[in-house]
Amino acid sequence: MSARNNNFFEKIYKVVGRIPIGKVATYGQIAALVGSPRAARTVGWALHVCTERVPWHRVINHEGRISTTCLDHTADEQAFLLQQEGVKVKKVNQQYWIDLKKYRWGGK
DNA sequence: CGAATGACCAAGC
DNA sequence: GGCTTGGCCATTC
Repeated sequence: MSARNNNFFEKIYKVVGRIPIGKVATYGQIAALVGSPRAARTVGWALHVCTERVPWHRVINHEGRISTTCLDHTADEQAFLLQQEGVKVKKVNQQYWIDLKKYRWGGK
């Protein structure tokens, strides 16, 4: 639990929380916003601890694909949540894809 | 403290 | 144009 109290994770959660509804962001983007553009993996780790108060479902990889390995949530759930927010998610080959060109968060 | 791990990314083949 | 390799950063053992 010590990890979640660190400033890094807090910043990550803060940035993730700033993602507007109907938009998505990539891990690398979040990493850049917290000050470490190469720490995308760390961002993934931060979200892996699965905090309920963070809209982790708006964060996807740079391909626009859902790679969620959350313990209590599945990609199905994430896709459903995104579609509820107006993000179109298309399922291909049992994988969920999002149009980054349309829904990628500008970071503002 | 050194080595391994991970919801990643970019470059190379 | 899809698969493989390496690098990056922070956490964990």
